[in-house]
Amino acid sequence: MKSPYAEVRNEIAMLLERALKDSNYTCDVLPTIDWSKGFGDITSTCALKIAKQMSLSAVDVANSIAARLQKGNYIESVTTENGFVNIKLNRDAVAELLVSKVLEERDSYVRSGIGTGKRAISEYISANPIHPLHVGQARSALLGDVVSNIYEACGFSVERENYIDDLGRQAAEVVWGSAHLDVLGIGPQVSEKYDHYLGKIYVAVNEYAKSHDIEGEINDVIMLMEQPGTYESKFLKEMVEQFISAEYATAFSLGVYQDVLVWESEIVRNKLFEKAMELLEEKNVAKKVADGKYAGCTVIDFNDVHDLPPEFSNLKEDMKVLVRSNGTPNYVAKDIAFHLWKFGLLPNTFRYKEFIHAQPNGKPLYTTADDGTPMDFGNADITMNAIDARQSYEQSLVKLALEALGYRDKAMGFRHLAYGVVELEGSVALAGRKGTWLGYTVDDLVREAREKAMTLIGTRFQLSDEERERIAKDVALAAIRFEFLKLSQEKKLVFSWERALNFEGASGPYCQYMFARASRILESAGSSTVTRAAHISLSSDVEFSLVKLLMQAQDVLEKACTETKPNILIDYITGLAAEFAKFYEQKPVLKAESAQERDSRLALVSAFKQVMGGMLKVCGITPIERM
RNA sequence: GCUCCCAUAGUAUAGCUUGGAUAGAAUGUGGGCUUCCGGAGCCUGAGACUCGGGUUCAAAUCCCGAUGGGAGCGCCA
Repeated sequence: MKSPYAEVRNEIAMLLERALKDSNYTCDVLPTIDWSKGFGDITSTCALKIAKQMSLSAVDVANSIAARLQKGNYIESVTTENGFVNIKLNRDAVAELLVSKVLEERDSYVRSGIGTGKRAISEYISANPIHPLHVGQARSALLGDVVSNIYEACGFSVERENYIDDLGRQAAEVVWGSAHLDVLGIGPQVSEKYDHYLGKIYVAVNEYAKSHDIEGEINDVIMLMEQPGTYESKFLKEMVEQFISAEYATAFSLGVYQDVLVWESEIVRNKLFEKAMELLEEKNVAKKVADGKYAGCTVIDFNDVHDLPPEFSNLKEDMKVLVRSNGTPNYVAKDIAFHLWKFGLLPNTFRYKEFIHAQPNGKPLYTTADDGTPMDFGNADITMNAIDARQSYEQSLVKLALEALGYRDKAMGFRHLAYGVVELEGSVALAGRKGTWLGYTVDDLVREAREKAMTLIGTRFQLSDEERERIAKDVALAAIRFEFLKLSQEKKLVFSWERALNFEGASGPYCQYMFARASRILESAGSSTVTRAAHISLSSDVEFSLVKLLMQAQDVLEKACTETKPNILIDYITGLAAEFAKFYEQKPVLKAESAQERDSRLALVSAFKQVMGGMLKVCGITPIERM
């Protein structure tokens, strides 16, 4: 399961260590080894480190090492330059190593075992059930989805969760609005999607509230919808269920699938919050305040927490309320309870049933439900929340609670995948209330992308309408996913139609295109896969550059996993596609001069197809044979 | 007031954790490639590390200090 690059690197490290030993030098060589930009293939800076440590001349040390370095399986020659030890690889040997590994491991080549035996829960989307998903929420959906894919490819067992906030004030506003459609001037739902219809109501209620005082009425609705058996609670449940169905139609169009919906109302029904508070008070993390500003509330007092992280020092308040003086928990309290459950620190008393029998990926989507049956969810080693960076404070409070309770490991496994806000051009925030999302929903985005893809496919091939549409769907999605994921997640994303619908240059369709080209070359060669290449012979730099990239697939995947950064994969497939483009432009495969060159190149094309296909799938992009 | 995030070609970005040689793609722009496995492509030119100190043989990267932009610090969710 070791990548070819790791194998070559380890061998070089071993040989270097042996050479150092002969000269009585010591140095941790592995970190000094890296690809070289222009001096040979691989370089080591160990001589520079040793020279510094022992106050010697780096040039002398490097020369001494180079002179003693044995060749092993993969080294062709060694030179030195200003204290750098530069190694030229034996290209044919390295290429053979790569090709044999890829062809042997096939689909498991783009995999890793670093997470084997560990359980991770990822939470993403978690949108209020009040308006359709917009391009800002798409960032959570795609980030969460791809990080989950990456974890899965690295051997973790991953549970994908969507938190349904059905008891919030926003939901109440829509419930109120639904009962006052005439006042708002809204007709019954006709042909539009249900989430869009609710969104219209939500915006109208907020507009109406500017000139009318409906505060009291909304509060009444909140109260009523939390009481079982009321009209409001029944209406709410039906409304949210319908909303979720509409929301998932959208999620599926983004290629996003999940495993379980956790309803806030079920968290309340299962008294998770009460159990969490018991635990917090028992361990003296939370306490009830008798007097002062927070009289009657249960709070976390930051003064009581040992090793308080800096973000909690010098706040305006030195306490954080968990339970209001009227006895009701706030958002943070519920989130702490939810995460204690995720980590298996509270009993899994939820019952579950199928919400969607089969998502497009073939798997069911479950939901918490009082009339369901117990199932094995939760109990994670790692939790990952793809949530907006603006919620960093609340997220760090959850982590703080875990730490204060003494669950150090769990606190370490708590990860907030904070992403920067998505804005519209002109610094316009995507505000649910104000309806700035109108025209910027995921449904709009997907529709536009598909139309553009359809136009581009045109009449290029003899395709049935059905095939054409399927390809347009896949290409459109590739463009969208690529553009949302290529930006480092902590940065603010300014949404632009031009960028979101980019099909050229560094783009999803570009990567798909290179995959398609490779497929056609193999197809023309008579078989779609090359099973074995006895001896690889490479004549050029472009070929070896491609080999070097292909060697690193697993290392790249692992890096993307440990850093939870999908843009690392996007960068990689972009470079890989470009390198492959150069390769096939410069080196004829089918019309290669010799049979051996032809076979070697075919093997390389096959390896590329395997790696690119695997990487695209992890990114949630469909590799397509022709486009 | 305090905390966090961001700053790299015209635009939009990768690299920063772990310092290393010529800062890498894209887009736009100048020039070129279409009898050749698919031009959603390829080749080629010009173009960037916010500023000031410091550490180092070596700084986009580490440290200190400015500056500019964003977010957060609620008995809201």
